[in-house]
This record gives sequence, C-alpha cells and structure tokens, in this order.
Amino acid sequence: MKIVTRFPPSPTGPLHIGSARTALFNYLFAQNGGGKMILRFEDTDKTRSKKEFEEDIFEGLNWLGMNCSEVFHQSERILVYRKYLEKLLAEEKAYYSDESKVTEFKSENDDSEDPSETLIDAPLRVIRLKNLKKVIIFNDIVRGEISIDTTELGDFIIARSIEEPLYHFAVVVDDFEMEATHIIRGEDGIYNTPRQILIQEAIGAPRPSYCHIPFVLGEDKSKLSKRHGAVSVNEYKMMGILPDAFLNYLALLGWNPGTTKEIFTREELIKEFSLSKIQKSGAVFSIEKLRWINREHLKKMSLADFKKLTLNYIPKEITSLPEWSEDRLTRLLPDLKERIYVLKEISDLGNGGDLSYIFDKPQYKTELLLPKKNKSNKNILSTHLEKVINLIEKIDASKTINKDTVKEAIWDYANEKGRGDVLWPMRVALSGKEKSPDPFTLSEILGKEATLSRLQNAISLLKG
RNA sequence: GGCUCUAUCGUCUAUCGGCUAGGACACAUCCUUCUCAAGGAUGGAAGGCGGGUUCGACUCCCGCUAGAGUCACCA
Repeated sequence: MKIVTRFPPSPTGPLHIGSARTALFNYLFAQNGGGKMILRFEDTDKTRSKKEFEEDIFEGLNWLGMNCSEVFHQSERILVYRKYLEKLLAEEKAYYSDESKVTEFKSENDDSEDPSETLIDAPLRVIRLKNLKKVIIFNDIVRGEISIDTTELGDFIIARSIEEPLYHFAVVVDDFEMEATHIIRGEDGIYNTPRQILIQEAIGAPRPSYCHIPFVLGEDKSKLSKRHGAVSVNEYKMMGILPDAFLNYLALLGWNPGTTKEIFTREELIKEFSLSKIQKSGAVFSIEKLRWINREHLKKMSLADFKKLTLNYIPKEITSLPEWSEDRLTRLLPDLKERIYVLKEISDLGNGGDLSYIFDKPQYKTELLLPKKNKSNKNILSTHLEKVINLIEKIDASKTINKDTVKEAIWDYANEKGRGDVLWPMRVALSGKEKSPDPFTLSEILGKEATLSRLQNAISLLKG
C-alpha cells in the first residue's frame, strides 16, 4: 500500500508554527515510507478564505522545502461533493431538513482573522446526516484506542445546500477520493474523527489510519496562538532562521529519535522519523532552543554558503561605509559565523555595532586604550604600539598577514612586556571597542594597511 | 458544565518493572583568555497527590487533583 498523507490548511491566516509542524510530520512520514503528501486548501468558507493567506502558506511550505506536486482546492470540487451528497440523499442516509430558526454565531477565537462578530446568513434548508447514534471506536497511532459516543451529535449538518458542503463532509470525500492512507493532524481533530467516520461509513469509504499529534504550546501551556507572539513561519524566515534548522527544531517538538541526537539534516530526519516515537503530551515552543539549533546548523554550513546568506542581511549603513569591501567581509566571515545565532543579527550589527568598526575608522576615547588592570602610562603604551607596528611591518612579504603570522610576530614581545599592556591597546586601536574579537583576528580582517593606520592613529591619540 | 486527552528538571525529552532517574536548551561557578564570543569542566534542577498490583514501581490499574482541548449552517 502506498502511503498518502495530506496537509489541508484553511487559508484563513498565515502559515503558523503549529500547522508547519503538522505538515512536517505528514511530510516526513510520507517521505520515510516512499509515499507522497498532498496539499489541499480547505477554502469552502468563502468569507474567511483569502488568497493572500493561501500564498503565504504555499510560500512557507516552499521555503521549508516541503513542496507538494499535487495541490487541490476544495472550492473547485463542489461538483464532486454534490455527487456524493446526491447519492446519500437518494439512499436516504441523509435528508433535507427545514430549519425554523436562524442561528447566530459570535467568533471567540483569538486566532481568527475575522472581525469578531459574524452573523451567518442562514438558508432555511440544510442537509443532515442520519446518525445511527452509536459509539465509535477507532485506533489512534499516538493514543491507542479511543471511543466516543456520537449520540449527542444528533443528525448533524453536512451541507448548507447541495452545493455548499461543510468541512466534515468535504474532508471525508476528499480523503476518500485522494486515497489518503494516514490522517496525521492536531489533537483537536480527535473530536472530529467520530463524525467523519460516520460520514465515511455512509459513503462507503474505507477508514484510514489516524494519528493525532499533540499541540505546540505557548509559555502558558495553552495551544500556541497569536497572543503568544511570533507564530507565523514567515517571521522566522525574516529573523534569519535556516529552513533546515527550523524543520529540525519543529521535528523535535513532540518527536524524538530515541537517541540523544539532536541535530539532524533533512535527510536524516526523513530516514529516522516514525510515528510511534511521537509524544502524547504537548510541547512548549522555545525560541531559545530554536536559536541554538540554528546556530548548530550555521556552524556546519560552508563559508561560501554563509557568505551568500550574509550578503542578504548586510544593511546599507554598512555597505556605504568608507572602508567597505567585499574582500574584507569575506575575511570577517569565519568570526562572524561563530558569533551569531540567527542571520538577522547581521543587520542588527549595523549601526555602531560590531560590523561598523570593521568598515570604518573606529571612534573612541583615548582612555579606552588604557588597560583596566595595571594601568601603564600613555608613553609606555604608545611605545608598545610603535613596536607592534614595527613588528608587523617586518613580517616577511612572502607571508600573508593573517592571525597566525601576526600572532607569531608579536607574541614574544607581548609576553615579555605584559600581554595586557600590549594586546589591550592594540585591540582597542583596531576596534575602538571594549569588547571585540582578538587583535590578531582583527588585523587579518582589516588587512595590513588598515591595521597599521589604525595603530598609528592610536599612537597619535596617546601622544596628543 | 458535558465530553475527550494529557501529567519526569524552568523548557524539550530518555526510561518500554530493577533508577545512584540519563541527555539537550537555559542558568550558575570555574578553567582558557588582553576584552567579548566560542570552547572545556563542574554544579543546582524532576517522576502532581492518594490508593492498589508486585519481591520491587516514574513505569501497570483505580481515584483525586491540575492543565489543555472540544462542544457552529468555521475549518
């Protein structure tokens, strides 16, 4: 049996973390079993469905690399549902029901994009399913056997009219026609399952396997929603989270491989994923851990790939700086890659941050050149810096200026005179900062010329 | 409220009756170090409560408690 899973978002809001995680589990399971996942937009609610959300969801899935070759829209399948509706009506498994009162519904859902008060303009005739009022027992891959009495459901409504099927009906027909073998969805789907099984039995569809996965929760342990902050996938993309890192983290929310392994490539995830390892209880979303995982992925990335990404995040304030050059950026990359968790930090380093001094003469007060401990006088410090210049100039022209050669040239002198007295002013001269990478790394990034001129500047300041 | 589900460090989790309860994130301290970051080491930190079953329960059963979800002519 070929595995077919489905991801059926309703385009009533942007792709959020919870849905992305549900999609991921469907994707991983299908890929793992050599099957496929289909994407189905459940847009039968014309008032709430928006094209822009559909695009957001589609792009989000693309970004995460979960492209689906088969994409359906329920709004385009009205005739299909109609066919099944007519069949049910003919077999008297469903019937038209005249409704006397118009029901009014007030949305209380925080997540809803709607204005919160909606009045449904209700037609007087609807289609109801004849409910045999039995106890439905189904097996859930995560939770085992679940039994729910459908008596109080009554003869529930399956369509507003012959051409306006409701969610449950459309879902069951689609899952049947698209031959879905596994329904992997959020645990709130548990309550939907009995009535969907009732519809299945009425139309003569086989029962797929059910797998209800726990929620992704907010800090307060309630289902993750807008009030918890950044919940849409796009926000994480903007932040500079890597798609594979995001997938990696999402997979670990509610699933684990049974080993202590935490960093996975997409391929490893697919290979090791199994539904039986899914957790029963909800998992709180932690941005901290996501950042850490992103960092681990960043570490494993090649410098060339990192450079491509970096270029997208370098702000204008930096590229318009007098000493800006791509070469210098390239030399900065190894250190930068070690320091950041998310790509957005690169932009944040722009204004007066740790990137601006790389591409412009540092501005600082002379006092900063004085080491905190063992304050030596300015004359001694400027002598040290002069010597440093001298030593760097003497580096054999056949050798390039890099952190190793500079360190080699200066180390003995610094050791002899006190590393703090030599290295601190040297580092401040190059960075203008109290905190920065070490002076050897800085001189490699800046290059010989800029290094020497910054040292010279510092000497003038000390003598001034 | 009815119904359904869940319950191990602050968080993500391991344990499928033998536990000195393991790992990761975060946190703290120390080391390394001119500063920062990184790295290394160490540490604090958990089985909701009460009954059973058992030689032995975090693990199995029951009750309670707590939390979540769900009860539409939304999906």
